Amino acid sequence: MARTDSSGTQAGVDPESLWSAAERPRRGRPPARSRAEITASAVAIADTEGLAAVTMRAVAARLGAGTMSLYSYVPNKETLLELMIDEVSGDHQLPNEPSGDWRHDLRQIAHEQRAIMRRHPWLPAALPTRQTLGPNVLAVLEYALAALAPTGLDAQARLETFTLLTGFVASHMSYELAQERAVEATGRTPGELLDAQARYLHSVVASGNYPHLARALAEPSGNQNPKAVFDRLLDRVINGIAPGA
Amino acid sequence: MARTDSSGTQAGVDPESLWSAAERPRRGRPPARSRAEITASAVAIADTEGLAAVTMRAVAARLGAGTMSLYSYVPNKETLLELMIDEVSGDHQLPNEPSGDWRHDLRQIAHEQRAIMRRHPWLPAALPTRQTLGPNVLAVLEYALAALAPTGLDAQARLETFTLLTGFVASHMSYELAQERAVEATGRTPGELLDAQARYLHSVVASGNYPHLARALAEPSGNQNPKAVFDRLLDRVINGIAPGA
DNA sequence: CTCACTTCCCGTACGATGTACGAGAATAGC
DNA sequence: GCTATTCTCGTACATCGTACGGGAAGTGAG
Repeated sequence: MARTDSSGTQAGVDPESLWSAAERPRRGRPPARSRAEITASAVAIADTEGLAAVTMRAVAARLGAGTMSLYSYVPNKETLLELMIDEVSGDHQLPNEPSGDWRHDLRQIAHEQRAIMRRHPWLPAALPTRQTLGPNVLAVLEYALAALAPTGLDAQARLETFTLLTGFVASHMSYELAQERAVEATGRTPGELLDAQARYLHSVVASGNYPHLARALAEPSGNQNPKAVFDRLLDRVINGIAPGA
Repeated sequence: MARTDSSGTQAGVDPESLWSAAERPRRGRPPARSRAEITASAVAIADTEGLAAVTMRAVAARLGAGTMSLYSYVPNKETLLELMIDEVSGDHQLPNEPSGDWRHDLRQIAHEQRAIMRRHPWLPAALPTRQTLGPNVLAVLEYALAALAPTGLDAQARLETFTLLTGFVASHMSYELAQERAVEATGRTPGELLDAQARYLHSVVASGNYPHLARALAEPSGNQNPKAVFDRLLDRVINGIAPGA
């Protein structure tokens, strides 16, 4: 790792050159592969083996290419990650026009996002540090802005609302997926979600501090299914958006 | 990097052994340093040079210790990151007892969290992939649960609410800080927040697709200060929590 | 068809990183 | 002092992202 952005945030590649089509030069040896092909390979690896398994070597090997060949299509790994994010954002299946019921539309967007994040469990982890503005991401944003038109909110507020919504989805899915991973990691007891965590918490609670936590753990909990929890929280987020409208 | 968790999520160290005091053995050479000292060193580096600069070598060097010495205090780097998270969670300055006005208390918690994340800008990036349950984190959770008692929500719902709130704060601060970093990275124009981003967006918008986005960018925008934006979104989140209460 | 030119391919190499290993140093109790 | 125990950290290795540049593979002009 020669250099990594010390702030761990920006791509370092300006958006224009990244997302504009980048006209193929008309002379010389034609490229054997495409940026899309490389992105797809990276996504496939992330889907099956996790984000940490996405190394330039692995992505190249999967295509039967030399590692360094990737760098004629992508300036660096960070950019590849942005491409991956935009790629899977293309999985959104949204109507051409919003329905007019903005709450319904927002719920639909959120559900699409949840579905995508379940299909690509690495997404919630990849998102928060990156500011991706590829065409597919923009398409979703465009749709959301259109859906929010009936709220009467101004443009600034609509943008904020969308950010709020996707922030919620990403952060909740991060949690939901971590929970599931913990379950299958400990192997046993898919029923009792917490397990080692719970044991520890109970031991902590036994110390006598944390009385409210104690009571929370003592309650039945009902062992909700993840979809129900998501829906309930989603409703709260949407509830808060425009109390008047 | 010998092995990294392929899912990029769990610590691999069970919580009990991590957070319990771990009685000093009574024989043998006494440790020259402490876990707290190492954590503090790591936090100091992250604060001044970014999360990426937190390497085992750097943390050790800052203490004048050999790199491998750290491993008698901390099983691996991932654990060190969890310790860092809990450490800065100790910065929370919360009253002993909630006020009884839960909206006020929640707002206060969120503002504390925002302040902490501005003091430690690496925090929002470090949080989402980690499930930290150290004593300081638990103390905040305990306080939040207490604050939420007047809502009448059940335990499950109160936990969810807290998760929702912190998820919002982390995700928004991630955005807010990224925006600021972008400003100072491009150096010039601290006034116009977007700059390169805006140029690109305008070029995209000029393509004719994205009409709603176009209108959003065309609007004055008012160039809000970050605190105001945060407060407005926070109010929406809190609004959605318990419409009845 | 030839050839010069353009472009892509990718082997090699380097600096960094997390951490396994184990020899040595330092201390506490007897 | 002796011994058991614990901490210290130099060395070493696998792995990562990627700079560099020689050679291969095409293209368009003549």
